[in-house]
Amino acid sequence: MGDKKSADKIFEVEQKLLSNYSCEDADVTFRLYKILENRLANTKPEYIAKKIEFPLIHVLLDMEKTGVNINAFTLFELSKLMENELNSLVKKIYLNAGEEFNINSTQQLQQILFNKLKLNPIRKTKTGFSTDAQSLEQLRGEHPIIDLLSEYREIAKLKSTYVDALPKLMNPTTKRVHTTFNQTVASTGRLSSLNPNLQNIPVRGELGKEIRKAFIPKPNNVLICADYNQIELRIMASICKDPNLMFAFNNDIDIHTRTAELIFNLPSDRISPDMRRKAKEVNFGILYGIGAFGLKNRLQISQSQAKEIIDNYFITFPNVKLFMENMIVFAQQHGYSETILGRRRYLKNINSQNKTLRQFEERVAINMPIQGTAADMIKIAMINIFNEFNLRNLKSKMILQVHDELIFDTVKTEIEIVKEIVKDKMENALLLDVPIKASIGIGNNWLEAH
DNA sequence: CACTAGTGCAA
DNA sequence: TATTGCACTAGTG
Repeated sequence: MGDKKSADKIFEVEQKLLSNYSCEDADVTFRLYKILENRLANTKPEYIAKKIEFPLIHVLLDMEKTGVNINAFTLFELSKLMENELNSLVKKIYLNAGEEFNINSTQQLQQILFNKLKLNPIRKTKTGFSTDAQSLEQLRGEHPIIDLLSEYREIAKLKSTYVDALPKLMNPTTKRVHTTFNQTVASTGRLSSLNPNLQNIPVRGELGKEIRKAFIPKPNNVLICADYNQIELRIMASICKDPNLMFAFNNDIDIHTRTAELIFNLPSDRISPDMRRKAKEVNFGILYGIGAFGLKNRLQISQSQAKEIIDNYFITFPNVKLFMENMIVFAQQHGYSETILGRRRYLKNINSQNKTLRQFEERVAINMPIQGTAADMIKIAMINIFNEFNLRNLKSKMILQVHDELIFDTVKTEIEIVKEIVKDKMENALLLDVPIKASIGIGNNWLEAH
């Protein structure tokens, strides 16, 4: 268990009781296994279990035991800078509000913004008016307090969640941070990470970058970071075999620029950065089953313009449209959605009369084969990399997985061989109908390596 | 202390 | 009304 409290509490139970409970737990599990193993025999889920999930346990154990080195000193210095900045912002915010209040309280903040300062609410939440970053962005220029709040939020978030929290989670013995990877919570087959979550370390913004810099290798080592390029779009291309998508990946063309060319019907030299950005949002949105309403909000355009973009997308990539429809029909008929390897996610509301529930699971039915196949693929790569490292007696260590990215604490003499093994195992974990590409970075901290 | 709500970080 | 997660603070019971 990753939860220290629940792990400790169990020893408060009387020993005889605990013993009986533990034996019963093992006994019932084993009896269930005897029944279920026959039902699982020669199925794809059995393959997932035996060839992926069970071998992966050893890999994850090794990663958790190894842990990650962080520079607590730089985080401590950063914390002091942030503290000063926050103090100064708090004073200015109180001055602009005309009173002192708890800035971290959304209730009190709503009172200040929408009652006292008479700003126009952007949108509602269950309990009142939203004060989130998007709403504040809309209110920019309406009052000087808005920019101060946005800056306060950013710094307060990063300070409490990362800068102050991470050093406290260093193991006193190893002086490293040991996350727990949860293998069984994400319904798509992804891993999750907790105590601390090392899969959501900031990377954007100046402060975010400073935090990434605090993740460092062992003394005299380097960090190597390997990430899949456009893995989910490649998987979708391979599943639906759309000619335009396949062509782009087979010829190593920038997919977002190519998408912009096709949906805006312009040559590549007339694609502006803003058009590429829009196409990128469309590409990601498609993977999640976005609609015109969602795209309108993301791109800050009219809904009719959003609809036109989406319509153009499906004219350009007709097999993507078919793929989406096919995934929904499969889920309706089988009651689950599955990855290329047959990892299942059951969808009990796929035929529901409730439109909201049904449409949600229709999007899930589209996303699961993509996100889940990417998860299967990187897990296979991890197992193969782990085995190859052991075979060659390498001292370098795989230390983190962030969904499409692997990080290695690497002995300098092993840099070339690690690069070679990692790239090969990642790119060849699953053979698809489009090439799979992984790019490798190296550095003295996570920011540099990424 | 357990729980929800709002918010925001990552892929 | 775009997917998957985890964690922080405030506030309630």
